[in-house]
Amino acid sequence: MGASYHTDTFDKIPEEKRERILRAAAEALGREGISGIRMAEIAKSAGISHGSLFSYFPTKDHLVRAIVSRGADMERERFDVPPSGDFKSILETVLDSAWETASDEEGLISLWLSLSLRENARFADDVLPLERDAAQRWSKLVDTARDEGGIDSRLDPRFVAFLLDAVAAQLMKSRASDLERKKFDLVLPDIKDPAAFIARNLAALLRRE
Amino acid sequence: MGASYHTDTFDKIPEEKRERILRAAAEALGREGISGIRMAEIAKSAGISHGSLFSYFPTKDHLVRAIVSRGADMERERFDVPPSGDFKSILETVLDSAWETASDEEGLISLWLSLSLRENARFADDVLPLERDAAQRWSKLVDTARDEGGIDSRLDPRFVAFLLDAVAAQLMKSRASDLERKKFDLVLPDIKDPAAFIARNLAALLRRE
Amino acid sequence: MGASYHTDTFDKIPEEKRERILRAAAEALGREGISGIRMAEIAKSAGISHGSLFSYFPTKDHLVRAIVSRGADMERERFDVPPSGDFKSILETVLDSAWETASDEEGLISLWLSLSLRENARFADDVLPLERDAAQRWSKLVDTARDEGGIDSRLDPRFVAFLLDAVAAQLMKSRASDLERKKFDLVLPDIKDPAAFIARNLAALLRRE
Amino acid sequence: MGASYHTDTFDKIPEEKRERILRAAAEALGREGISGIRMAEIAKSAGISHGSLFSYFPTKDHLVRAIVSRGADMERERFDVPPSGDFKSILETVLDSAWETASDEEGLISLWLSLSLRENARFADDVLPLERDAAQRWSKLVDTARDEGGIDSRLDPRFVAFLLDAVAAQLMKSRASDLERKKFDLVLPDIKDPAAFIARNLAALLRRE
DNA sequence: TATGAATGAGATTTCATTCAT
DNA sequence: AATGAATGAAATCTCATTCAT
Repeated sequence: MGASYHTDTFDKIPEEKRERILRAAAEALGREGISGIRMAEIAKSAGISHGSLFSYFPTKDHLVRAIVSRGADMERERFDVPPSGDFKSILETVLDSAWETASDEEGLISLWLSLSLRENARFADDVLPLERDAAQRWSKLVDTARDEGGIDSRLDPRFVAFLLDAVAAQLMKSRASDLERKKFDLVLPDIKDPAAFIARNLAALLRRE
Repeated sequence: MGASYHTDTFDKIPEEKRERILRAAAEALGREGISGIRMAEIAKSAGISHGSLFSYFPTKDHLVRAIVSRGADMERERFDVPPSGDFKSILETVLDSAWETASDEEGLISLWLSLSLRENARFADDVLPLERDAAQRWSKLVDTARDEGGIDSRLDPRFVAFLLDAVAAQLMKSRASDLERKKFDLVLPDIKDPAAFIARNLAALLRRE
Repeated sequence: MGASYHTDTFDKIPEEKRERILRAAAEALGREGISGIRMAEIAKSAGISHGSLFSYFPTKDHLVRAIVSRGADMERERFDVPPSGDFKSILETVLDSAWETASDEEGLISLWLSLSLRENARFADDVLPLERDAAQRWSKLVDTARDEGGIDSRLDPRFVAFLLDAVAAQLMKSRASDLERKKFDLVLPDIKDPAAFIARNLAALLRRE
Repeated sequence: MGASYHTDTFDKIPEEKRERILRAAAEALGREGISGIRMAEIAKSAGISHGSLFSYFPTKDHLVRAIVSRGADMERERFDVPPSGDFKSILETVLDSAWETASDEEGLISLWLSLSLRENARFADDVLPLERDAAQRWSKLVDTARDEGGIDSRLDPRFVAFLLDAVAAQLMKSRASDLERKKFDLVLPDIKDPAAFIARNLAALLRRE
């Protein structure tokens, strides 16, 4: 689904090599930023020649779109299996997963955050569908939890969805860079398992008394 | 307080011109990003020669730091007067102010967001003090509200501070770019005054029953 | 031996091209001086794009050092074979060789002279070893000639070495520029073979009676 | 005598200020070189404004010529009084004076050396008359000394003049930069008074037996 | 006349993209 | 298909010279 940003040549090389290139490119993009990274550096860290990279992706913009789309696809897969259980445990699972992913792939988070900048507006189309899915997921989660009593039914479901989204975003953002990690520690110092801490408190807050 | 990133020459030119340059630079930085912006473009949009721009700021890095520091100073001023009233009205004031500022200055928000990226780690020192202030402000607000009954005293104050910070960040972020505006509309469609809506619901949620 | 001032890429291009570039750079440096030469001009006279020149030498400073070092290496080779014969013929050979080299490569002489200027102190390390060798060569030559009767043994050998060095330097310098050529003609007008003339007179002067 | 390279304005300012500017300019030129020095830096070290410097000298080239001409004039004055006495003491006086001058004004020496470079050929006209005088002085000195027995009459006077010039040049050059000082110490280590040492040995060498 | 801010041509350097091998 | 050297447009930065005050 979605446009293809690579050449036929890229389709013909071994799966393993393809993966390696995409992974290296994503890491490099996360580390140096979209306009900060140089094609030569991506090629080098992927272990291929400068020329080959251009034979796989016609321009730098194509490569960026390919990485962004792939990130979106991976994210989509991650949420393919809807979580089950009561609201509190679902929240724990979701926030923990977000926290773990962000911790493992700070580069990807940094890249994903950079898509919200005005300067990168031209890549927005490649993530908007994903955001639509995410919004629907929050919405569905809230509806279900309201039915099952995990969320006080007097609360506006749109507000709750916004809250959950904001919390998840803040949690992930706090793994993106040194600055964000320091900021996080200013607000929540000495918390061993932040995702669980937030999930627990949030579930308690939202449950009707 | 804080290092100065401009030359003596810059101090000597008319206040009006100085403002114009800083404003143009901030706008351009917000629009094109730290590594995407070109000095020539800033000079042009400020109506000066690019030779002059370099006579004010020794390097592009100096200019970026000057803008970032200035943004931090402006932010600090904005919060210099502590809000008064009950928790709900304070929250309304704070979120509304955040919303208005972000709407007026989406470029600054975009720039401020970009400081959280790994690639811009070297500018972190210029905003960390500001973040420290912000964390303290949230903390103080929560403490006061707990004392006065605006916040249920059984809630962990660190969690509440985190929640307020996340909500404010999300609200501001939603003004930074087209993408974020669209995302926001997916979660909170047809809300006329989002800041007030969030403030109202949040205050109700956090108040003891 | 000595640091390398060029990139790997430069090692990989054809020998012939490498030589052409170094020669063009040396010629241009000699002609326009270290701070007067422009990289674009060197590239042009070497018949390459100036992008390529920077892919061979990271900065202008690197290129200058490469040329200076190379000049030193060439000089070292030139004196690798110790001259033989009696003092007078050795002196004739040495001064003639100096004269010929200087006449062929006035640019190199001009460059070499410029290394003695205060402004170019930072390149001194690249030629000092060569000067050390030269001093030792004079010293050895004097010692041998004293033993063999070519130099009056009552003369202070350090003084003789200084004299030989001064004469050789003056001879070479007189080929560096129009000014020096004119100065030389003022002192030694109508001498057909200056190197031989100086060598002959100097040998006669230094020989014991 | 010689063209004037400054404006009328420069003639009207106080003698003391004029001197200060010329001195500072000479020092700066010697330190950083003709194409390396910046007009702004000269103005600053002379304690005048950037604009004033240009109101005194129409272009940088004019300023350089003014300094070079002035250096030549000063040199001419220095030799206005012909030295008297026997050859050995004259030689001592001359070389000692050269050594002292060079030690006091290494900047001037460096500047004077730089005029021998091809890149500075356009300034040659301003020093050639001086060189002519110098050549004549050596010539006259040799003639007199031959008559009075200070120099062996069998020696070619042109060769002797060349020798004296080379020795004086080498002596002065050895004060121009760190590199030259190091080179000098390699050839003549541990000599307390080099000028006297050279003069004494040279006089002995040239005197008839 | 003195000042120093302003200018812009020109220098160094970077890097996406091309292309010969 | 793969390589990496070559290219040149464009960016950062410098500085002699001008000119308004």
